[in-house]
Amino acid sequence: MNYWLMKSEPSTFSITDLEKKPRKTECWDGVRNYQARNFLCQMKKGDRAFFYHSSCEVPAIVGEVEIVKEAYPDPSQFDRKSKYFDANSSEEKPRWFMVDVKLVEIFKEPITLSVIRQNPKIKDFILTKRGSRLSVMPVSADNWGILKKLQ
DNA sequence: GCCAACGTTGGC
DNA sequence: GCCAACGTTGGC
Repeated sequence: MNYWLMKSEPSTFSITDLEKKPRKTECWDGVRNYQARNFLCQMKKGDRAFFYHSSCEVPAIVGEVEIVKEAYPDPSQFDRKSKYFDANSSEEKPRWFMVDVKLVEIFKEPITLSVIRQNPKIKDFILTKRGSRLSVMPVSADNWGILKKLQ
């Protein structure tokens, strides 16, 4: 099993929004960065991911989700009215993909970015790399275990 | 709201 | 293929 971290702005889509969805499941659309897309496409059913709230008062890992459907074309890229529309993509050769995620749990205590930064055991974490803005990233099994214990 | 850092675009 | 200009991300 592989581990991941996925960022979302809570004002756009928060973990409580996910909790309110039928079967607590929703598609993770809108990824428009090639590196993040490549990670999305590597995800396997059953993989776990941290749900991270970005661009908010307290940036933090707020819970855990499970990948329940592997990468398939993100329909918003074909929708002229969507802000995620991409004129350079086509149904024959889609450029952007998404997965479905299901809520596993909302953490009682979010793991804040500042706590993550201060933990010397966390090594080689893309999230805390200077200047990193990736919205989908892998998490090593070591880092996953350390972070889970902080929750 | 500011701004550093990054990714993308497009002229040459 | 280089690189300046621009747009976006995201912490603070």
